[in-house]
Amino acid sequence: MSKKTQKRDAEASKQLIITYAKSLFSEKGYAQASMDELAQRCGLNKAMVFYYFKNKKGLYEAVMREVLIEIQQAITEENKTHSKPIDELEGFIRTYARYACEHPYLPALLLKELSDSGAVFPEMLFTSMRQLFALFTDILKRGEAKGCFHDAVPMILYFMVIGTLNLLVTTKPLRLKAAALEDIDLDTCAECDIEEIADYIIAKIKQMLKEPQ
Amino acid sequence: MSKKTQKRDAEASKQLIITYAKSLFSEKGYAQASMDELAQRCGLNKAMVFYYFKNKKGLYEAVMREVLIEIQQAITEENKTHSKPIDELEGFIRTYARYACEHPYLPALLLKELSDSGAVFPEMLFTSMRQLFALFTDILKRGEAKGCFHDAVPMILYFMVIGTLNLLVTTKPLRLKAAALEDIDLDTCAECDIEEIADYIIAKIKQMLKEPQ
DNA sequence: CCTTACTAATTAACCGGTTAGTTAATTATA
DNA sequence: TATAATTAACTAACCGGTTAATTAGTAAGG
Repeated sequence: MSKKTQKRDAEASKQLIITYAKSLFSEKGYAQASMDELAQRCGLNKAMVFYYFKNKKGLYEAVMREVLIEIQQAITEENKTHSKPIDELEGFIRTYARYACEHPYLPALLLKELSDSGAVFPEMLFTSMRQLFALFTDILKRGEAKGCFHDAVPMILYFMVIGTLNLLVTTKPLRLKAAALEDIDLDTCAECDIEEIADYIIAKIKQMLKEPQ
Repeated sequence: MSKKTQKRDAEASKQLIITYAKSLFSEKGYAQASMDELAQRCGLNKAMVFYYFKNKKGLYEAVMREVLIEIQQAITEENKTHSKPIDELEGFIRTYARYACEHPYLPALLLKELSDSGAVFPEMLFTSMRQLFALFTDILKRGEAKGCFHDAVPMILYFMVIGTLNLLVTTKPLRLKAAALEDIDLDTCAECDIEEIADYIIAKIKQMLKEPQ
């Protein structure tokens, strides 16, 4: 009997719950995500959620772990393919941009968490974000030591990069709506794709790191 | 009988509710803000909230209106004191930074709303944000016309400014915590004051708008 | 190959607590 | 006294979480 025709598959059910929880939490946020609705979306009984994840917080933890490990691995792996700080910086930004665009629950979850100062589940998010920030800082510091970067304040630059990208991803529907209005002529980058955006941010961050005249 | 000794004052009660609602919504977010708790903080009966604002959404609308009108007026007024685009840009950023720092409920509410794509109360937030963005765009366009700015993409720059400032304000407690850890040596700008941060962002935005070599 | 016994996965029904919102009565003020 | 402000008590719905019972898969024993 192959696994596919099994009516009961713990691992599959567990993954199903995480998959739907990922989108539910990113749509509604922690508090507004209902376990009843989640079970309905999964086509499973609500008790299964608590059977596998103990409680709502436990599920949220599992979701965040998966999301953050994914992005962290993607960036760390990509980083190994470069040797010059300037290429590393470009790779960092581009990888984050692509990942955030392909997995839009990441920016949504991150912004919600950060606007709460990590009210729901701080420790792991905190550690993971801190490691990403440590890598970013390291790239800038090495660049400064080699003389190719100047006047870098890693914390502010880090937020410039991920803050901008997160907002551009989450506000896409809003920006499309704004572009459709015709009372004021505004360019909301509604049609820009993520590569163009990443290119612009990379160019501007590089320009910011040039020697000030 | 002076108004101060009155036991009943509709306007005062209404304003009291908005004041406490402002901090409650920014602390807990829309869903987790309880009307019972709000009434308790105000020292009023819960029914008063519904008497004056009809329902929770109505109260939230009133709160957002006040918050957004405040920041919009602050920036618009300040803007009138300048004539050169470069000073206007600097004024815009500095005014937003100061206001966000003095009224930290603004960044918290804004980030929550934007990460939801305006799920709770879109229209007014949308209009207000759009007007601020229109002013920002206008400053950049006039600067480009005069030849003092180059290669500006207003939407991305706008998010760079307000995204970075919002994150720096809301993550202050998180950054203090991170700075206290000693396993990795990281500068999280935990002790930076808002003026230093604004100075840095202004300098870097100006550098980004210089002619690319 | 079939039965039995055990375990893991799944379900329906339920629980206490909390929530937004209502209502009818009461109090203060003009 | 008329009206606006205020209150206590209430409701209906929903929430996270539990429980006891049931079902499906699995491995051993005859």
